[in-house]
Amino acid sequence: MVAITLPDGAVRAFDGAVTGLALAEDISKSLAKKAIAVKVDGALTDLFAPIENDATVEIVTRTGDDALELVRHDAAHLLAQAVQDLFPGTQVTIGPVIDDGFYYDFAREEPFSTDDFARIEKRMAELVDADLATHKKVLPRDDAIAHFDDMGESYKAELIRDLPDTEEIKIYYHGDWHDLCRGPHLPSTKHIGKAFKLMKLAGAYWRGDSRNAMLQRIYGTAWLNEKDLKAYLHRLEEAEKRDHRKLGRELDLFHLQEEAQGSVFWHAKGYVIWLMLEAYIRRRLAGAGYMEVKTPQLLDAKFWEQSGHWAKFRENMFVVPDEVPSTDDDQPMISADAKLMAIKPMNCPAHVQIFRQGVKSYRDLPIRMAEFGCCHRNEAHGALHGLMRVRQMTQDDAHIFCREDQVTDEAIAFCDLLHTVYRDLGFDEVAIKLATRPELRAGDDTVWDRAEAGLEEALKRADLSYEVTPGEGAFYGPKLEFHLKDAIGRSWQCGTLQLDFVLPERLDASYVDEAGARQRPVMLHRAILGSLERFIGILIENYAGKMPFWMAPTQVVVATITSDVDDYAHDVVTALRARGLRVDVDTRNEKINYKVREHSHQKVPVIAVVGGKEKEGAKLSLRRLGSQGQQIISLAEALESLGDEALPPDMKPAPESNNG
RNA sequence: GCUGCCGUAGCUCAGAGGUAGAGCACUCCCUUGGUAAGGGAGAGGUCGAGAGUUCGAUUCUCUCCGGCAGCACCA
Repeated sequence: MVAITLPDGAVRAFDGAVTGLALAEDISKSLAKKAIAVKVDGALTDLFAPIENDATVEIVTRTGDDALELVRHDAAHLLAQAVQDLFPGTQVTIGPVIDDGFYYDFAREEPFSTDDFARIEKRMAELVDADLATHKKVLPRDDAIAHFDDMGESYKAELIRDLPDTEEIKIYYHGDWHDLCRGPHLPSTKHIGKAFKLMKLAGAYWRGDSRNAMLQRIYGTAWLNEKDLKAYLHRLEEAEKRDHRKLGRELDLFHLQEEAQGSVFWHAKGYVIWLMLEAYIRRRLAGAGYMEVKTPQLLDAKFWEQSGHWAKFRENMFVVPDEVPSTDDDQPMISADAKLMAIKPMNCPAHVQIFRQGVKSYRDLPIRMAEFGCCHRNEAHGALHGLMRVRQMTQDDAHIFCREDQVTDEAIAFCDLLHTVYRDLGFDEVAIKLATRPELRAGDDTVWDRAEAGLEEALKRADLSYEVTPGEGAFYGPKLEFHLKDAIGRSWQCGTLQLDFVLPERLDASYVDEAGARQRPVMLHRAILGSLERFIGILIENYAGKMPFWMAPTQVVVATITSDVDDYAHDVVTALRARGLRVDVDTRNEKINYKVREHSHQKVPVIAVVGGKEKEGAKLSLRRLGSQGQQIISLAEALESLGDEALPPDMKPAPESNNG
């Protein structure tokens, strides 16, 4: 007897094992038609798999996230099948589901071209029409390896070899085509539907390791219906318009050029955003008990040897000889034994130098030392990406020197601070990762136990949800990573909190404890924004260029209707500027429609239109970005309300305040 | 750094083995107009750089540089 409990609590009994399909048929014919899989005690399972024991079972139909996951997974198989049909000799490797779709990695000598996509999609559609039934075979491990080796599928054979002994080797068939797969799958190819599209082509290393062969990855998207697919493609198009590189040019915020690859030319407007953001963070840090410092850009190489960066980070550092270059053409410009210096890639060693000046007492701790530190890293060329990944960056960096028993409190305070900052800046969705001890690490395990527990405790006490990424920590300690997403959904690490037990030792930082003995402080490396460059990139995309009033490069444009009111317009500008607002005036000989259009494109939050009527009554006609309506108010009122509105979130009066 | 694609005016893009075109932006003239494009004229390009093939290359080939997407690396 097998007793199946349905979601509504009803129980159905069967003589023996029953498949999901039989169960669905037992409930109703129409349900059986719609069924695509089952959830047995919460685990998604093939419709045709027998359920052997008593269980709670839910019939999965073509709605919801489970269905989408199945469709995408099957679409990945479908892609592989189509590719192998069309390009014999291509080896399959892996093809997982990802956000919004799937990909499949292939091994083939010839490169694919995006021109092949139409053919592949056509073949995929044919396979859907063919309605190939899915079935599953479980093979003994050695047979499976031999089978794939015989087929010339060496990657698959390698995967099986590396599967743990306990793992069942499952082969899924769609018609004759088959793939090693954990499953589950839809009952047949028909159920995939045709709301899929191949999106892009890229290289990807086998098993994510750059020492391995590079495979060809084809990305696709798949949805439950055509409408969802169209909506997704439309969403993507809209998101691309928010690209900070595009907006940076259109809104005259910044630019990049070859001669200073990866280093940003901030234009006046973009630099306003920078200055506002920096001032905001500076106030928040001061309020949280940080002191701000400034340290040298160039430091002797031997200093970096001592810190360990020379060994670990050398290839990312810019090294500069400390001598006058020779102007003699017969001599090398730089002598072979030139003393070397390096431009700092991080601020931490320099902060330790400040800490080391004088004798520190346990009473001095914690010391929270902040710097808007300008760092240079020679990044791999392929990594550079607009403001998100640059070679010159300014971190809102700080190092907290404290006793080990202060770590958790400091971590909690940091998480709270970060949380309120992100909220102020418009980010509610932050993906937090707790990166734990890597294989190669310094320090013994009891210290790591305490460190990881301290960070975890801080997250819990700050009421933040997070994901643990095992083995991703730095060699010197575990870390928290705070990730934000850009317009098209790419995730970028911004904030970070890293525990460090190594650097204080290497650079000989110490304090005197209660008993008069020398102790090593723990160092917390932390940044809220990460780098101003990256964070501003994310901000621009998040706001689609429509910056909040307090950060907007130009807050108000005073636009005249006729030249008769130019004098009044200038008076208005003077008054608004005196109130601290960033104001431009537009007295050009253009129609008001044209001016409104242009400044709206420039995403100026408020256009103050002045004509004869406004001049007459000392008024302004305010038009808000994104709305058609106008608000006619007196200049005095406008000064008051716009002035208040321009206050940064941390300076706004009580009700709106996020930081108490 | 790796794989693939791309590089024509400030921007978005056409074009073709015989030394270049559109729209927008820009400059000038006319227009003083009440909330997302008023009209006219003009200027603007070593076709990413170098080499090769060719009578002739911006177009074909190669190398380099840069950009884009992804991978790897990372704030």
